[in-house]
Amino acid sequence: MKRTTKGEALTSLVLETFRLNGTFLAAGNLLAEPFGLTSARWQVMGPIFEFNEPMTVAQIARRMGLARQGVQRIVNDLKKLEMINFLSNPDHKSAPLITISEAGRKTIIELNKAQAAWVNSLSEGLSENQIKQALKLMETVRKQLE
Amino acid sequence: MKRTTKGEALTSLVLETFRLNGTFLAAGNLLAEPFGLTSARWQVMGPIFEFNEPMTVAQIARRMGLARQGVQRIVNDLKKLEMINFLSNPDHKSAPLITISEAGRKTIIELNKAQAAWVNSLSEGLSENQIKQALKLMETVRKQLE
DNA sequence: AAATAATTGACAACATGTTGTCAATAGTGC
DNA sequence: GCACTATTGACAACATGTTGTCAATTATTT
Repeated sequence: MKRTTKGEALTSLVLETFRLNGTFLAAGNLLAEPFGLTSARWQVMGPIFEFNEPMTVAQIARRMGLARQGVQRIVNDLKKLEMINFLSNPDHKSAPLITISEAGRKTIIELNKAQAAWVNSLSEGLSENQIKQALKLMETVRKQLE
Repeated sequence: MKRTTKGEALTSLVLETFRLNGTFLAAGNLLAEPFGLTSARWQVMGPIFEFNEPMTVAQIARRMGLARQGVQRIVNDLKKLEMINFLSNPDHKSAPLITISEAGRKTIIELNKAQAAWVNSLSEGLSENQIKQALKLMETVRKQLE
């Protein structure tokens, strides 16, 4: 079985996705480092910050499309860093509800500002349409695989 | 600092890259599993297979944009699996030259066939131009960050 | 209500990457 | 040739993800 022209192009896109993932992770770590965070911790704090209802670890993991166990470890780290609070869950004795702490909220707001400056500058030479088209293609491909 | 419209779109693309990376890794593991390989091992075998000259671990790592040490571990695994051979390096006593083994060559050829079938099918609903435009944007963004 | 199934957090093992450090080796400049 | 520098592989520690397993808890079925 030989690759079609489209197959060749999509193969390049797969490899480029791996590289870009690494590059974005590194950039995220640089952005988050002054706040004592990492890309992974930042990403876990995202849903906790944005979704106003308190949520369990399992809910966060489902929302992020990651395994429950990996998110649990990050959440435990964030608890130690006092970025989040555990509330007792009336619906589930052993599954605490998680909310962002005041310190966590402030941190995320500051990080969002730094990320906005970063991403605005990064987007300067690009056209909005190009970005949106690329995003759309990536989403289409991903959904096809899920 | 607020995000521009382009900044918003590019932020979505960053998050989508993380998701797509996970999806592609999972797909690669599925493809490679029948051959006793993983996405990572497959990716390391790529340069060894394609680049005809024997190369050292450090060379492979540079070519892949990864840390020397991570590649070293995978290479050691591949040696145990007899997918690659170590040749003594006349230019560097303790840095063996690596070549693909016969078994490794056969495995990669079979994997390439399986990947071609996979990627051809995945690309069916997409336009060549769309894929190439997306790829181009991703490369532009990555190079800006390096 | 009792049995069964599903969810959840905790823990372990592992895969894949990172950085830091070290000794061996190779290359460079004087 | 000798001192300094850079590269390389090996090893350790760690970050981030995975899967598997377990007991506790919750939901469902009968």
